[in-house]
Amino acid sequence: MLSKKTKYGIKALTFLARQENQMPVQIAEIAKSEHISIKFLESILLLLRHSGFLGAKKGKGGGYYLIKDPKEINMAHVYRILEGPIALLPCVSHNFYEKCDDCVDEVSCSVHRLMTEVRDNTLMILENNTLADISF
Amino acid sequence: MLSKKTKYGIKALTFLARQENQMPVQIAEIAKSEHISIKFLESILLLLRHSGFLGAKKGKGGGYYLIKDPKEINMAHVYRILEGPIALLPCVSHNFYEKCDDCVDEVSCSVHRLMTEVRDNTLMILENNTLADISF
DNA sequence: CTTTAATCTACTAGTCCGATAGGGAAATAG
DNA sequence: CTATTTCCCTATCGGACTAGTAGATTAAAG
Repeated sequence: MLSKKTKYGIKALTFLARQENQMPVQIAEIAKSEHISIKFLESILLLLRHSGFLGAKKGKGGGYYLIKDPKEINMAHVYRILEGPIALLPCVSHNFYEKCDDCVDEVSCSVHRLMTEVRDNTLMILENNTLADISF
Repeated sequence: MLSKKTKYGIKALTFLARQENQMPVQIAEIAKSEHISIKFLESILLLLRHSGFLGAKKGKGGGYYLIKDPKEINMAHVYRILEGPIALLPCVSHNFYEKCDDCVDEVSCSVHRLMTEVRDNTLMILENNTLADISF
């Protein structure tokens, strides 16, 4: 299951992608429009800024804005930042790999093989969708 | 991420599917072979029995055994019993549907659309794989 | 009637999620 | 220079869930 952090993060990104001009948007405006707790959203936007998706401007007229072109942001990247591994098992993950305690041999593990198939498909979908694709 | 419950449950099912005869297998034997805590596995097998996948026999020579033909058990069904919803969001789930608090309109929700695509693909994979398919 | 093995209930330590609180720092307006 | 605005950052918290443990009970076999 997707955490609310991820869900809210993606919604905020699409909200910013739909802005017609590149003017900064305040946290409060996004929060109100998307029905998200301001403080919670704040921490999410901060993370997205630290990850290089967003820029921020302080003071009056300040707020957050997209740094990159929505067409250049693929959702697999966003997903990994917000949610973590795309794979359903650590032993299947590329970016967050961890060996199973209970598995002697991954190749012969039935769960591993099945979850690899799921992962490959999910990854393909997320990589083939950019922020621009899902925003409109 | 898949819970250990689901992972262990699937491993136990494949272990039983690989048995040559239909003799009951003790919890301890499965636990040892798959490196799972006996007591934890116990609760999982009980759930699988209550869900109609397994039968159990008490006393000497007792244990768990598959009730249905592994070819008749599709992994989507198993997944839903052990893990719950296949969808990554409640608002995308067929069997565990819940409305989002923050979403006014699901059709226009970008996250909803993306996660529906992921769900459809994952579901297809799980439904097309039977226990027999993944056991050998 | 003793042994074996599943059944069932209850409990617990630890972790994570979603959210909140509150002061600090920087930018801007006047 | 001062006040206001807005982001920045840390700390905290209740509740839910996960993984696992303990122990007493019930059923079957020999």
